[in-house]
Amino acid sequence: MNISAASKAAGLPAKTVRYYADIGLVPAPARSESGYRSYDDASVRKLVFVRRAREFGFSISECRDLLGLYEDRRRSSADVKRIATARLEEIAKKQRELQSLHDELAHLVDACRGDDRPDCPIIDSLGNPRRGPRQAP
Amino acid sequence: MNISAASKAAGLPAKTVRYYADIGLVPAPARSESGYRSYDDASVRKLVFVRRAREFGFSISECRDLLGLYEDRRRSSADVKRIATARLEEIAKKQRELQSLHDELAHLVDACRGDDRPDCPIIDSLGNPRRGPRQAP
DNA sequence: ATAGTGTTTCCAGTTACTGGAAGGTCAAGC
DNA sequence: GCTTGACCTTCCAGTAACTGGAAACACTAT
Repeated sequence: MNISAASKAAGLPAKTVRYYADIGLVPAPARSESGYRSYDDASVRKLVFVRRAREFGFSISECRDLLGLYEDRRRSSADVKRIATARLEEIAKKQRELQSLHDELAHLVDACRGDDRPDCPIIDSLGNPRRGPRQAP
Repeated sequence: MNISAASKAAGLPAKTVRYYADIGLVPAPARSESGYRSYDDASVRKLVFVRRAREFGFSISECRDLLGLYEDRRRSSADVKRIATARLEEIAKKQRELQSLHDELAHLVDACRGDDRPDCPIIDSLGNPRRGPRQAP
């Protein structure tokens, strides 16, 4: 399997597939006589694993760990759960941040007439800390 | 006002204050005889404006636009509202993505016993697309 | 033989900073 | 007058995770 077939099968751009081997996230594939990379099903499975972990928002470094656990048939599920739980907490935190951002900005957008006149609570709020987001305590 | 005073007043690291002038986001400040940057209240207000817009998640490029509108006393509030509304929609979209991510990962974490044994639905799901996030249709 | 597509390597750019080195400036204290 | 320490300058490099593009080689079909 050449790189474009593998990349299609894995759902990743060929550039990214090369990149993942360059940084050592996945093993460097075998080469044909002419130097073409050649992939088998096991490599593709690993690439899929990485793609899906990335879609879940795991960093490359976390993917490295997860891939290690994926490969290790003797690892405990607790190891995996610990990483996933940490990620879950990050997601929840990001959600809270986005929520307050959304509320504040929605409030400003609501308050803005959006007409031809220059008066604009959004601009005012950005320029005037006393009424903007993330107030100092 | 030297850079550290200005950066404290603006709530930004001095490095970032220099950076914003380097990329032309804010005008380059005047210099003292010895070459020190020297800031006045108007520059600080602009820096605060940028900091707050960045906290709202506006990109540097959007900050450029917003700063232009901030400076233009004849701009219509509609111009501002349009940019802010677009940003609001981005936030809402990101929220939806995070929500589905959170739900899927939480489900997996729930299903994982987190004990010494190797069976782990999280790893299984990453390795097996049929049960993971973002299913193909 | 040649056209077209696939593949290779390598370099550069993206976003928005941040860290650090090497060196110049300033105010205080002795 | 000199030293110390804080502050300032520029410039280079690095971060995360790719992505774009150039130049050159390989493969396939006609």
